[in-house]
Amino acid sequence: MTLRLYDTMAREKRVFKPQDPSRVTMYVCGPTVYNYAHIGNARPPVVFDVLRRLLGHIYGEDAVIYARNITDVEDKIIASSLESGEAIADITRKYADIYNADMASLNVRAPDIEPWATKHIQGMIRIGESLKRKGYAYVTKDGLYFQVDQMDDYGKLSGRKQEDNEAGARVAVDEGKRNPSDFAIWKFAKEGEPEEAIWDSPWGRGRPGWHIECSAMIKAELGDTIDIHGGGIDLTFPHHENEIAQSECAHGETLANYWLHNGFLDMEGEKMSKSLGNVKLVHDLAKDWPGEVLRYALLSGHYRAPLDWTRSLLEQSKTSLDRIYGALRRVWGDGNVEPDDRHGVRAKLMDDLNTPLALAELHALASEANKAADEKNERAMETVRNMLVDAGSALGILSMTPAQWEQGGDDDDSARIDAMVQARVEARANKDWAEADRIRNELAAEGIEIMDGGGGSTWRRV
RNA sequence: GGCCCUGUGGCGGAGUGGUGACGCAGCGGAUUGCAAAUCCGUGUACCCCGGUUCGAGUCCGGGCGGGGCCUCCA
Repeated sequence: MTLRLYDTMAREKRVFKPQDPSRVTMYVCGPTVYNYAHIGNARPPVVFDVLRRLLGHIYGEDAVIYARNITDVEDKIIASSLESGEAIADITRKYADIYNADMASLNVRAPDIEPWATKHIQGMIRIGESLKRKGYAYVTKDGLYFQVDQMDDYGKLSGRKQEDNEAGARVAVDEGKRNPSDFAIWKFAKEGEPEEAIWDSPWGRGRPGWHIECSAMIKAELGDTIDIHGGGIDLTFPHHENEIAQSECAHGETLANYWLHNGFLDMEGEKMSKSLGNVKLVHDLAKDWPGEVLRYALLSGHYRAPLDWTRSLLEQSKTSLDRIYGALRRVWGDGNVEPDDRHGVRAKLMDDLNTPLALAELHALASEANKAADEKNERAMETVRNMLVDAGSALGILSMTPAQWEQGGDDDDSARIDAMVQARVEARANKDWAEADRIRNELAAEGIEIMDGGGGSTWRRV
């Protein structure tokens, strides 16, 4: 079974071959930490978390090194600090913590390495010096710039030629640049900017440009050439194009062998934007929906396709998970799970992370589980339970026990409900249907659904 | 203006050229004290027009519709 990934550079699916199977490297562009993450921001971490899990399964957990950075120096962070008076380090620490907590609520495992941009300033300066020495960079009154026409294959990732960019694009206002497409490697500090965001460099005091941080962190943490580089589709140009330009011109090596990009989220059919007021924060969504519902919704479409984020999508995702957890409950037994990978979920993921097909496989397992339970086939129940849990872990769902999923919440309240359900079981045994129905109705009124089965009754919050 | 992606049943969403996944919703049946849950069954879906082919949702061309990027937005 081979892993195939769609490579943006090649514009086709390619069989994945790491440079070194004992050290598989992946880098994904992480957040700029100055506010809460919205659900669109969560798509890359979730998608690449699935890939990280898959790579770990194929090559061994310890053989994969996944880095996701924190951008903690940037214009908007500086603006936020100047406005609130809060120290930059405090702002970035706070929002990085919130980001990681939000991602954890979506069952996103922490990356193996989380480099912070400001810890890599010297590495950025070294790349800048190298580029300047080799004639790829020049100094203006505003900073150090990369000269794109010095690089023969600039634009190879996004497939755009320089002429194309200039045709109808907004014109860059910086007259100091030799070409409008030239971009900043280092920006000189301006009057009034906080000392916290200023470093010395051979060219003058200032701070790094956006693209250089990833070049430096990849070099320092993972090496000259990494296996996989990922991020949102919007980063293809200019961000990743410029990373390639800097890294490859400075080091003379290919930056990444596979480029993966996820598609955007729409909100109820519209573009998500502040002006439309339809930005949904993970932090807020998590108050109304279990994290696994949000994750299921994100994985319900293929990662490269646009995904329309709607209320209906969330409701359907919730119902689907209810069905799967319900099946898991019926085969749960004593809950001693021995992960069993004899299922089809990973095979579907091997084809460019086809999560919709993988979820279809999961539903097939749920059907098997229900059938095994109907037939009271103990061996089949045990096997399918082990497969369900393993399949879920491949996708980062089914991380709870069925009881936690269906009855999670206030323990005292659960005890009260258990008692009522037990009372109803006794009423039914006495054929006191009026009392049995009364209890069921009372529980239904507070959102508790009772499920009667051969072996007794159970309940869940709906 | 340039580059790129996309258009499948009521909804979401797969699909290697050959009797159209899967889930949600609906309908029928089984089961149930009645329900729920579950199981079984069930759907005149592939934007339009040409072309290639024995055969196209699947390839090619042209339309129409939607979306993204074109300097710091996942």
